[in-house]
Amino acid sequence: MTAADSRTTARRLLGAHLLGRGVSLRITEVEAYAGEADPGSHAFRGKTPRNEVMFGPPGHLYCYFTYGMHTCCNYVCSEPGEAGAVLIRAGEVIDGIELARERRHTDKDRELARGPARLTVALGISLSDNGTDLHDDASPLRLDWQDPFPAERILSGPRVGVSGPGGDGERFPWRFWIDADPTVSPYRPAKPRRRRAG
DNA sequence: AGTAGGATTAGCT
DNA sequence: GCTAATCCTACTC
Repeated sequence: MTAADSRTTARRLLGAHLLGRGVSLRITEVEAYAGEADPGSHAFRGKTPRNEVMFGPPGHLYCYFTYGMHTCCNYVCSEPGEAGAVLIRAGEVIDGIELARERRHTDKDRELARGPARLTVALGISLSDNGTDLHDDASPLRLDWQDPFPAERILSGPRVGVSGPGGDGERFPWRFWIDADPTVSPYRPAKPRRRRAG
């Protein structure tokens, strides 16, 4: 697949299969992030060591660490230098469900990959997978495109957990999910935390 | 060198 | 509904 606008790619990723280390899932929820023009994007303030992969070639995995304990992953989809990416937020496990249960320490199958950090745990993805080429047969993680989802089965809305102007659902309704799919994560607006008293 | 805050989750009320 | 957990990243001197 060639590079495309991150919103186009986000819609196209719904229903695609992500294969990783004995577990396969069908993507049900994503969020588009543009480059330096998008205040919600990690690339908004330009290239840094963390977001370097976003500026590279499409089809690679951008992994980042957040909240002191979680890893999330993106599909890079822009031409080199543009830094477009799609956050993979949720999926339905379709193969290797026993292994996914072990990794997630739960038998609630709907929750195995319901949320971006849960999804990376289910697939065995960690920060060291940053930069992986998802279209190289030799990679431990791969993306298999499926037929595009019909537009009427795709819903959109504000991005989850994005604070500041980038979280404005009027300007950036760039979260996309499959209508009525039980593995789509619940919406939660960004809420700034108070600093611990000390 | 210090510090504020985060593309979240699990657990409790 | 609310909040602690926990450390990396980037911003500000």
